[in-house]
Amino acid sequence: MEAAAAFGRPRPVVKTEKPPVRDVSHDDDRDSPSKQQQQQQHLLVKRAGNNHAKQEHDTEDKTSCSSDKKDLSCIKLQEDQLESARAEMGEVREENQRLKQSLNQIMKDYEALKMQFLGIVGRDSKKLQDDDNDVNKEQQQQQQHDDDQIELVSLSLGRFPVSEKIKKVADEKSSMNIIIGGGDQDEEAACKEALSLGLNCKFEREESMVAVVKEVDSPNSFDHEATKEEAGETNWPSKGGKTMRSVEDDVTPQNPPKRARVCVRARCETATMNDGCQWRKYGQKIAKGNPCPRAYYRCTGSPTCPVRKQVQRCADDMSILITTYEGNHNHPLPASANAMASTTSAAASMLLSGSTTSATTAASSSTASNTLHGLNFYANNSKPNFYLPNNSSSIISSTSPTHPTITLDLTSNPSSSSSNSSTHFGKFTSNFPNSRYPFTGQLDFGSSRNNVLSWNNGLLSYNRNNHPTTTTTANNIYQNYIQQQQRNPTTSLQHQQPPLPDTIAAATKAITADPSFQSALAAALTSIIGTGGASASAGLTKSSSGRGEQSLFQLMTTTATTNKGNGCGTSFLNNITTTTTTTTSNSPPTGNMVFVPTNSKSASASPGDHIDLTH
DNA sequence: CGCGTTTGACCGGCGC
DNA sequence: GCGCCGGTCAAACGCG
Ligand SMILES: [Zn+2]
Repeated sequence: MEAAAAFGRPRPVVKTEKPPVRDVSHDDDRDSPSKQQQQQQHLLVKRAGNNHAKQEHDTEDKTSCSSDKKDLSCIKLQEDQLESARAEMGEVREENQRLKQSLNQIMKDYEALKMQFLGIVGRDSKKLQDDDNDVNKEQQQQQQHDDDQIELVSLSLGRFPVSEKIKKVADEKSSMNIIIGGGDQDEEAACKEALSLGLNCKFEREESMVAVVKEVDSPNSFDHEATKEEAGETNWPSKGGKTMRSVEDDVTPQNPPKRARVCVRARCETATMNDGCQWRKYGQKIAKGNPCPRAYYRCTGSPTCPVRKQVQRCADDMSILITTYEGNHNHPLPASANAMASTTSAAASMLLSGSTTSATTAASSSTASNTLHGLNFYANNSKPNFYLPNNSSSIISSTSPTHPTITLDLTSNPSSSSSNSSTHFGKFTSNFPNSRYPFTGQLDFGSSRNNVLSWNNGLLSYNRNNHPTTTTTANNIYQNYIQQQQRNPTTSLQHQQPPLPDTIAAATKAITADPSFQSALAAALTSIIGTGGASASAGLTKSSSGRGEQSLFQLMTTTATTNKGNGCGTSFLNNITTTTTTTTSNSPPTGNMVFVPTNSKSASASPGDHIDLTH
């Protein structure tokens, strides 16, 4: 089944990107035309009114209005009509104006998105770091000139426009990883590297684009699921469809690394973390070295959805549920699912970014931007960054030698926080199995050990092993966190005020200074990850389904994309206030990282159930 | 009857 | 080449 579907997949890329947006605009256009028509009609009426004295008069004469009195009354009547018509016209005009404005707004948004995308692509390929503005300008121009090309890529998704898009773009193809070249060198060197790498990236991106584009393709209409599904996804690189993947292989035969994985460790009493997705169990195995069976799940959101996850209890600590996600969804997700999905993809991006990082090393430099698989984060000085200290040496043994894996460790182990062994709270670990690049980094949110996690001027530093200044997307988390707090209901970007670096920095400091921040952050992540509504619910709005999750990453993405260069900072700034406050209020205490089973369904069959859970 | 889980078989990768 | 192992498939089964 899948195989067949997969085969059908490799088709030419169709320009789908822009259409959606255009459709939108078209619709607006249509609307406006209609308005205009109305106006015209009104005008006609008006004219008629003007002429009434003559023509209508005549007609009236012909009919029955022979008397002057009647004539006068008729005239008055008509005048009234005229006035009303005018008034109507005025209204229509206003409406028209409004429509125009909205259209403009849409177009702006669209442009912004475009720019973002271009920025991503452009950076990957051209690596223009010198001047973002220039880049943006270029992008703009490019956009306008070769809409076609761009259109392919940049589009706006319906409800989760930016995020979805980005997610898709960032998408799988862990192949990116390849990039990790040297560590941090001179920026120039980095740039050069970036160039080659960038090409690589672009290539891959294009690949994924094929799939992505289509999905994205029908942005506003999720009803087009069928289409998407068809477009499906470049199936699983790894095993499932060995034979299937024709195109991909062709394009990037080298593409050695398998899909990036995101491993989430969390204390979860329930069988499975409820991430909002629908999963179907397709296998279970007893992994070597772990008494607990490992369950394999597949996303059923779409028949062709490549996303899979493995759920396994930690051998050491049964209370810890290790969920490993692989792939990205090729279908619209419920908000709750989005959270996890975007988290996953973002984390994956992060992982990948680790490689990209080297090229992007400039991050340390002011306006550099991190381009992760499509996630484009602008790192301004003003913007908070996550940095991991060099000493983040604790490596999570590469349990997954075959896949690049990033581990998000949300297990809270208050008592053992100082121990360097098993469980750190909110540890973020990326693991690059490839012997070549033993990329292993950790972001430790949990332990308050300052030596491990250092906040510098509101910047959390994340460094790859042996590579001092590389910045990864760890900041995503941070941003997400922040933006989650924000919880901007409409994905539209209304925050476009220019950011005030100082303010931001200050705010950042304030936030970071807050001891609760770390726990809050972890909590936020936790909430994102699972628990659907229940735990996360605190102050969050809920979706109809009752799961009120919202993806931090998505949010972040959205705003980030929206506000070009500084946008991030802006949105960030906007949220800061709320952030700190919300932080404490919304987030459960560090210790209580318990995942509440919100969805009975998900509880269905995870290994844990049988083992230590009786729910 | 449809859907999801269970479970043994099967397959490919990898190390010896 | 062989065996181990992770991962997947798919028939059988159970449930609503
Ligand atoms: Zn899915």
